[in-house]
Amino acid sequence: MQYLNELSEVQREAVTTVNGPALIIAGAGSGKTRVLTYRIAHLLKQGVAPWSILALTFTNKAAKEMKERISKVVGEKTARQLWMGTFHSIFMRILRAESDKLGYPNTFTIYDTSDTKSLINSIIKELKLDTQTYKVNEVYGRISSAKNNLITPQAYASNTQLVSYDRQTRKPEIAQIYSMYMQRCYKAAAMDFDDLLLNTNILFRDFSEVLAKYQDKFKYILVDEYQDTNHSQYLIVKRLATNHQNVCVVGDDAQSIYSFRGAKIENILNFRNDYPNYKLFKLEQNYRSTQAIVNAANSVIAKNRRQIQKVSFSAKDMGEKLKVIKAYTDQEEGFMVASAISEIVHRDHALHKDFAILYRTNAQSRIFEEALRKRNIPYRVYGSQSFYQRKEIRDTIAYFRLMVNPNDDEALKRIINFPTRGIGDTTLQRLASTANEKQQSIWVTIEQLGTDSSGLKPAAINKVIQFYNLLKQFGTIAYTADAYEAANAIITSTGLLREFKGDGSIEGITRLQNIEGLLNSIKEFIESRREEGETELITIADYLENVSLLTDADNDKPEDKDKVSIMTIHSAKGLEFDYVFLAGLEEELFPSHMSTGSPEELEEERRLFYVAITRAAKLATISHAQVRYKWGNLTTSIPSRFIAEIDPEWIDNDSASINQIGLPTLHRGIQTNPSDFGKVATQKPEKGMYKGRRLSKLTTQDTNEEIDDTDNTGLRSLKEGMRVYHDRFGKGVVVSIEGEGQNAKAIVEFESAGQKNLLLKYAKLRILG
DNA sequence: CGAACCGTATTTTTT
DNA sequence: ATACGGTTCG
Repeated sequence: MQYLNELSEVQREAVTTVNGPALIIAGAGSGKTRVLTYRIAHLLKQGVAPWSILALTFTNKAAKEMKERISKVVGEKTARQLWMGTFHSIFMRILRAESDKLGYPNTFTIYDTSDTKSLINSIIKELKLDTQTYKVNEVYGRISSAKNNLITPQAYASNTQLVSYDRQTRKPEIAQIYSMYMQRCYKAAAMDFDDLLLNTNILFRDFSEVLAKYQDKFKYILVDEYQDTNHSQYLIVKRLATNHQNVCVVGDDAQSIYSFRGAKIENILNFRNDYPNYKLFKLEQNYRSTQAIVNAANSVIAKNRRQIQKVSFSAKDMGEKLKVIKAYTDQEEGFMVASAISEIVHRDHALHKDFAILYRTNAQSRIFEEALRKRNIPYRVYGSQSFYQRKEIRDTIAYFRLMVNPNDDEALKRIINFPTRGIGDTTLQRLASTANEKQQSIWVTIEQLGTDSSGLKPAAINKVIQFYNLLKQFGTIAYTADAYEAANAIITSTGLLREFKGDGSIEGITRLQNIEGLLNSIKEFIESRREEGETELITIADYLENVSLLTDADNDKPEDKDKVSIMTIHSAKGLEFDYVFLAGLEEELFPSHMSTGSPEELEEERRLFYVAITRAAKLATISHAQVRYKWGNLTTSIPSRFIAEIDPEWIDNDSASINQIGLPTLHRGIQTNPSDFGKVATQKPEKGMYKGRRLSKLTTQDTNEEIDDTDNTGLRSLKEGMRVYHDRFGKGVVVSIEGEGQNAKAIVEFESAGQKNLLLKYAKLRILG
């Protein structure tokens, strides 16, 4: 029991008090993961069977990390047998085992968000509804939140509140869309993310013997990030815990940041009502961050009304105060952050992996990528545009999906004409509408083309049959060959490989590399299963099961070991870094303009800010820009209210001048009226100016004549005193030119920006008159 | 049917 | 800025 000595008193109690319901309120950096892992290790040491422990997390990453840490205490073999994973992956596993009860095959497909949206979209069109009124994202949101509250289509249609809301917002057909969407998913043997939880609830509700089996099986249940559970998840846990009542939930109301997808902070606040004989443990000491950081974070979160009272404190040194970087433009923000990273690496001998750049929206990532690349700082972006979202990967996986589940209509629609085989939209529409009429999948409809032509001409039928036969020939290989072999066969003989290769362009090469990456990941998957002791054939179906719930954050490569992490604050939850840069602290951006409507939304933004600050162990640096590109236009921003909410005592005054915060004026000597500036700077450039991706094509304003730019610097024709236009900074005058060829720099003074010494080597600009 | 062109919406966060 | 959907033309 040596590990118990590594714990504080309250941590140790939380670890060893294993029987009965327990609520662990765990402030940021309070050793929550440590408590959870040791609690599980402790159970195992006491002889509890690993397969009777259910541990639920929100991300695969958290599950993986915990598993690794437990392995170190109890050995890998035991740790492997734990039921530990995300809500979605665990209950997918259970649903696959019990799928027949719900009328699904165990090979059911998981529709990800884009499958879901595309299906909803086609239903909206089919119903001939106005796509302006019925926006996919909104409809999806309504459906998703209905599911997360366990409201079935029938219940939706008879729920007066929902129906009248839809009527008020002039979208009375949402109930109908929801109902059709469910039918289509069922017919395609597909479940979306929400279905995995909803159907688990239905399974447990309608099949008491199944529920009893799992209630009995899971003697100990642990839930991480309990403040972020939605109603559906809450109910699953409640149902499973009924018998043994050994349910331990860990969370921090101050870090609840997922209400937009149905998370209910009430779940953690009401735990006491569900389990009256619960024990409460408060982990209040922050072992991660310096006092300055903890105090700064506390001073902000104190502005929230709704919260469980607790004292979060640090026993570490005071540490460095928070720094605030004021940048002129978003680009400059990137530059300054990159410089600061270099400086700290030098000053503290820090490693790149000790740094993170966090922001509110994914769109902000590019600026930092560019800035870090220019400085040769290694980085890794964790983003929504994940590997698995790339077109070539999705296309390939669509083939896999169809092998395993031919009824997967979304996969079929995706590839029936990719690579192009002469099956156009008309043909597909006819097939789809026949399929819908007969309440069956497109695949089955194709099989019946002999008896029902669906109004297709013989030529079209011929092409469709060819496609059918092509896939049919892989039908067996999906089950007789291992995943890697099958994947290889599919990629080559469907012509996918040839298609991706394209003309050997840069894009073609990247696509091929991505496909190669996919194949490698399949190989790795097989190997890791083998290591786990799997002796059976590992098929493409097994791989798909695993891949459908993976995100970008889940495939860490060894070469990513020492890189700066760039990600949204949401994906940074649960992580820690010595040095955190928190970017884009501007009104409308953070807090997001979508979230300033109600106090509740604003409080969630504030919690998000709290999460961001508390990721830092040694130093938190906040940055904001005065001018930023948004939707391709320059916009001016004022610093975020959150900066002003930090107790000034914890901000480094040398780095900030917060006296101007909140004022709608631009800083640092800009004399022009911000709205004028925006106008000048965002004038639409002449057509043709942007042709091509490179920023080197220059034209004169009057004649639109191209300027010789063979050295690619865009500078050859520039002369001192020449007036130039640059869409980012407006009009300016070339002050001087330094260097030649590739190394040339033009120093341009801009009239409207009042900013000198801007380096224009990479700028888009044109010459005025 | 498919490539090329044009106009418009998009950007809050994720399993 | 760009990605996507819709339209047009070959």
